[in-house]
Amino acid sequence: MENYVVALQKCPLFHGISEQNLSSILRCLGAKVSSYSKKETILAEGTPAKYVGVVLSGAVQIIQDDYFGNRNIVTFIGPSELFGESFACAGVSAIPVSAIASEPAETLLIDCQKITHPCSQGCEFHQQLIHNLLKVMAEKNLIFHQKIAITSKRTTREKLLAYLMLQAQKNHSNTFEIPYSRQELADYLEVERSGLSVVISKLAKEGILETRQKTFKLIKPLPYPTA
Amino acid sequence: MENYVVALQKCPLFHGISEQNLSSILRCLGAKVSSYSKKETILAEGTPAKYVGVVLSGAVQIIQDDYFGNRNIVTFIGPSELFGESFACAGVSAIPVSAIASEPAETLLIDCQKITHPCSQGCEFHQQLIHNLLKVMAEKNLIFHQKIAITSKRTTREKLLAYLMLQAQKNHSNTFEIPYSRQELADYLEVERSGLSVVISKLAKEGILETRQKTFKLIKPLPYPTA
DNA sequence: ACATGTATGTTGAATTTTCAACAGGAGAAT
DNA sequence: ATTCTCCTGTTGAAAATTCAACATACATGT
Repeated sequence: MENYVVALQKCPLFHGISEQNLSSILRCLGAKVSSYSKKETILAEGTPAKYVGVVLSGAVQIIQDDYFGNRNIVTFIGPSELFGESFACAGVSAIPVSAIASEPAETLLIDCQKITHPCSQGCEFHQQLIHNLLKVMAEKNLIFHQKIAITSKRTTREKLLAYLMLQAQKNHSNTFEIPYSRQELADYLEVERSGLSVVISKLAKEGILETRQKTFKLIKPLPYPTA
Repeated sequence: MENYVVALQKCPLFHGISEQNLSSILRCLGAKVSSYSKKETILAEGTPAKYVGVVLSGAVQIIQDDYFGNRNIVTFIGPSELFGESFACAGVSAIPVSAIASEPAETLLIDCQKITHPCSQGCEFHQQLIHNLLKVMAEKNLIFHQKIAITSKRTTREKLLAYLMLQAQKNHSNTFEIPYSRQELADYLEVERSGLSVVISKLAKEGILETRQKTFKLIKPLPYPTA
């Protein structure tokens, strides 16, 4: 178990819980450590959503087979990251995806009810766990919402500007760094990399922005003060 | 307060809580009923995210001003619906949006901490409230995730097929009804209505689907080349 | 039956995006 | 310095989308 402490402490579900309390909490939660070889199924499609999973080592893929039987990778989950929590908390009776080990992996599986229902001993950490779980889901929600707000714009230009304006607001500055390379930015905006490059060049020519690598500067053509 | 019972009972946050318990719970939560005239601000941008709101009557808009000062409507919130819960649960120090009454409205504002932290009297309903809150956010999460999975496809055809295949899976049938008109479907898929019509006609000609109004039937041909 | 309004399908032109291919630059390794 | 690789910008052609406008179908109410 000692090997997992590092991964668990980085896991947002256990944030604020000290190392010495960890093992008693895990016992209280009935958490199970399991090992999987590559391609092995961790949670199978069609089964009830019961478990919240934490990747301890290796990596997990969430996959979904479509109507014609084509297998699609929905997400990669790395060490310390959670999976399955939305299905478990929403209480879906049959999960529409499978979780498989994309490489040899170890996971912690926790019955979600054990988190959301306080234990008989009135364990004081449930409070913290519930708070953490709420926070994780709320943050994901905000991230998703933001992404949808941006990618629902119809043109590359609009998507890019919506994204950049948001970054400028967050940084309280018209000069800021983004965490993406061009290819990653294109992926995030759901457009073609080369098309994105064209648009960036065009905006630069129009004097609307300046950029070098991951640094962007928005030049305001409107008389509004910098936020 | 009696006037609000209907709206509150439809609110997912209070699901499973009987009418006779409602008022004591609201007292325990320190819930405040407020009335707003049209355009009045309910929650102001830049303020700490503290409150979960429930619309009792009227309607609320979530608006966000972009970098250039343009006001964008993010969402409409109708009676019995929640707002602000993601910001409150994520604990953001300054909300990036404002909530305003788009028409005369009444809302219930609850300090989110009061929900997530059990009251001193060990009120038995906190359990239920927390469960409900988790469920609301988890369901939103799944809805967002699904929408992103669909709209991240690059062509209208791929988006439409991704959406329809998912509906077929959900209904365990290749014939099913969708909840959207053509215009609404186009909005959901984030494409042009007329373009969507063209694609639907084309798919019908190719013998891949049949449709009449909101009823669709997927005919299983060779799997179409994906991505 | 008729008029009306709304929803949907169709069309063609303009715009935008994708796609493939290539060119230049920065950095790393040798 | 040289080579190599990765990243980014550019280009032109093909494909897809948007946009405006119109045609048709369907439902509703009179």
